[in-house]
Amino acid sequence: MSKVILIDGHSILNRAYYGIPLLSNAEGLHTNAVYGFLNIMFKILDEEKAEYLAVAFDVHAPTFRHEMFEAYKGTRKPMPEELREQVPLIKEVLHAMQIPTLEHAGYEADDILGTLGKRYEAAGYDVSIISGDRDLLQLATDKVKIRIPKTKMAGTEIEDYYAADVFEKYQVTPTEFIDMKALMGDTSDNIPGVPGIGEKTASKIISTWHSIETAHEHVSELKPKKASENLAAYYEQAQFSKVLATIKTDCVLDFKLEDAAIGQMMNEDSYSIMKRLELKNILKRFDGVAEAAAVSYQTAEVLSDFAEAVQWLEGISETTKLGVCYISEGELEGLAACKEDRKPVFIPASGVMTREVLRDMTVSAVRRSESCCMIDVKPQLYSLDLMEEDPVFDAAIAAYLLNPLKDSYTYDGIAQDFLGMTVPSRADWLKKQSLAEAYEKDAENFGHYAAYASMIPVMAYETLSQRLKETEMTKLFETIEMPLVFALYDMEKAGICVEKDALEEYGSQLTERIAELEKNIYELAGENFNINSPKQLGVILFEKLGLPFAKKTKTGYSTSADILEKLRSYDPIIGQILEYRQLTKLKSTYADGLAGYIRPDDHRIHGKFNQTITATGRISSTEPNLQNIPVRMELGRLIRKVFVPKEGCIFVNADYSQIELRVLAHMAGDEHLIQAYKEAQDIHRMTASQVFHTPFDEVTPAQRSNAKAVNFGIVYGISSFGLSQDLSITRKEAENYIQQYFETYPGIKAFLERSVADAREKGYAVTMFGRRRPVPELLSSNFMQRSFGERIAMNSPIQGTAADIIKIAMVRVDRRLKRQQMKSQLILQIHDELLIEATLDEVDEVKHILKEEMEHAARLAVPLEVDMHTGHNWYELK
DNA sequence: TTCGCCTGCAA
DNA sequence: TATTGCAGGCGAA
Repeated sequence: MSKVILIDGHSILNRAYYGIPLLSNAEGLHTNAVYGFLNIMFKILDEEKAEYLAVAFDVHAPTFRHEMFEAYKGTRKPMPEELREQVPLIKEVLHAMQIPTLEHAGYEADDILGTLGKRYEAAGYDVSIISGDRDLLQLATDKVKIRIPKTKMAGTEIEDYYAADVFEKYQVTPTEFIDMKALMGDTSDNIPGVPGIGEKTASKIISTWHSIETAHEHVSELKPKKASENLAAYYEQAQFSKVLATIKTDCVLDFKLEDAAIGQMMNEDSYSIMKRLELKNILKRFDGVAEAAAVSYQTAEVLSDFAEAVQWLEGISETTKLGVCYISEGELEGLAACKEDRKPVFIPASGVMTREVLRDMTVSAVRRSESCCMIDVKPQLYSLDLMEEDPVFDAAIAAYLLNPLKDSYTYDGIAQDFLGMTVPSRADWLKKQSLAEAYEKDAENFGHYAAYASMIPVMAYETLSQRLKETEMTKLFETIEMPLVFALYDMEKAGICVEKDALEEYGSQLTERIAELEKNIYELAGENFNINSPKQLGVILFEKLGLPFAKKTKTGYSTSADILEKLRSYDPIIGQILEYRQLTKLKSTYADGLAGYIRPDDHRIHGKFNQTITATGRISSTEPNLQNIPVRMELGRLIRKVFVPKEGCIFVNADYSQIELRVLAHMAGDEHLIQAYKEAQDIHRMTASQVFHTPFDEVTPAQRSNAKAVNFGIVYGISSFGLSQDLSITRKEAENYIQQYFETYPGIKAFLERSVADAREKGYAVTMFGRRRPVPELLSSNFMQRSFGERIAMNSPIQGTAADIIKIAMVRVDRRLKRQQMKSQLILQIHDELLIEATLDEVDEVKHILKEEMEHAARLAVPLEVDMHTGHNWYELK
């Protein structure tokens, strides 16, 4: 027996939306409902061997029901924006999967489902109708099954109803179910029904009399009395409700079943869309189907012959646009490259073509070319000695500027976003093999990878340049971001020297004290447990010891430091736990963590500085993170003693004084704040004085500290709740502070409001140097999301402009150190601070350069001040 | 093994 | 329910 599956599109999408937490892809498109819909659909397809599948949707046009009854569906809440945007997405996905979507002006999806269900049942098919809506139960027969999925993240359970099941559950037949509804009414569709009759009474009445008409004939016999009276009074309304509730099964539909025949759902088109939506679990279903379906993928021609390789490279002239991916991984080294002809080649370094020769030839080829587009230039500089002035274009950085919210900028993503091409990723080609392994054992896939890794950059170059131009970010790209690549490379290559023995000593001291604390804690708790497990710790503190708990997290009790701090006086164990936490953090993350990154050959840590991570334009630091080395607590700060300059050198650091607040004063053009900066050394004291109407010299430490908190809050996109949390005051008091602040600095208030309005209008926030950050959250219908968007819109221009400024300074500092052929090296950037390892003879010049370049990186309405220090280790720089 | 969550470090 | 990050440990899948 052939089977037909019919899906109630909006109903299932709705179920999925509310059953699954909001997900979104890198573009900020929400995808949870699409994901949930597909999961339900696949579950059903896996269960039922169906031949035909179609999905019905409602249209945004009045139906005959609206014409009958103006208020029909009048009480229905509007669809949230996050769901609405997914309606076209699911249709797009279904279309790609060659599944027909049915919609018809004047009919609801229910009517389409009812009509088709009846039609195909009559033609001898088994029919399954999938909906989240119980109204559809009236369509159940022996052959037509109504399936109602219950969506959960863990999995989907489905309730099935044939006619008999409806009867079992409601004691009425499917047809009688309509009459039941006519009595009960339906608030979601605004079907009035009869007042005072709910599900129970309706079920009883209809199971006895089988229809509202018969029930009405016996209205005086009805029980309870209220139902009897109301049915008499509202019979007309009940009849009317019955018509509204009846699903049409005789719609005129021009639809051929052949069009719903299930074909190759997992095809290239659907793969492409799901990849764009980042539906990872669903992508698993493709299993190489897409690859198999593909006719032919490009592959790189391997030029092992020296003469051939040279000939190819010599073909590069000042009119050549190149795409390059220089590979140097493990044993393998070679050049994957492509000209505009899209005939990629791979030139391995082997035999006569030594690494040195290949590198030199590659560099000179790049220099000869008109442009050389690469993805992620920085790591390739270890092999290719390219310089700032060479015609190099980093596509990853361009793509980052155009959308800084993505979590990676690999060639496949760039192909997708800027060329509209879906191409297999590195992992798709190589699976888990290293490049060297693949080159040896899987030449075919290696060839594909080399082809796309070099071809995509050259293909994307024009588009990316054009888009930068359109978005007015060309200057930002060319004068800040591209030069910065080289400054960051210099920093990574230089690294920072760490005294391994001192670090180990520090670690073992921690270990001793940790052991003591551990012993104490177990004694106080009366048992051994894992102190590092918030779950176990919560049980001990709040159940066994019965301490009052303030807050719960999603998964249990909160045991965070600020909660524990408030419990300190309840039990001596709390103090011990807090100290234990602090020490184990220092031990694992810093003592042990850092030790693992010290390179034995030069005793230095060469961390990475990432240029395409943050949403605001800041740089991030990884492997290890050198931007969060402890400084606030003395014990933690001691770690800084193990970071030392090399022989003959000294550390010089320079940090901007309150750069973000100064940027704010400038961008807002607030005369009072600008004036405050021109007059006072101590801006927080000055703010306190002005906000609290207190003479400058009489500001109390508490007032100053509150003013400081407000200053911080303003930069972060203030909310009264946030400030109240930070200062442990009531929201009312926090509101008061903010109001006072805005009265003192009206220009700031106006600026922040303007920032939000601009971002809402344009869809993105902008820095002084034109860097953009999309803020899709501003359009959300969810209050929390929207408020978050507002804070982003206030903070991003400030944080981002500060990031722009220090990037400019870094580029200029690094450039001067190089041009003046100095031996001193820029080695760290910590957001508002630069650290240089200076040779003793260059200290004065280094200080001069740092001060000059940092203070003059941008011209603001307030001075950019820099504090400078020198030291024999990082600890001393204070 | 992978991934989400909690926690805590920095600007 | 304050902005931006990174990482370690736990514990479920």
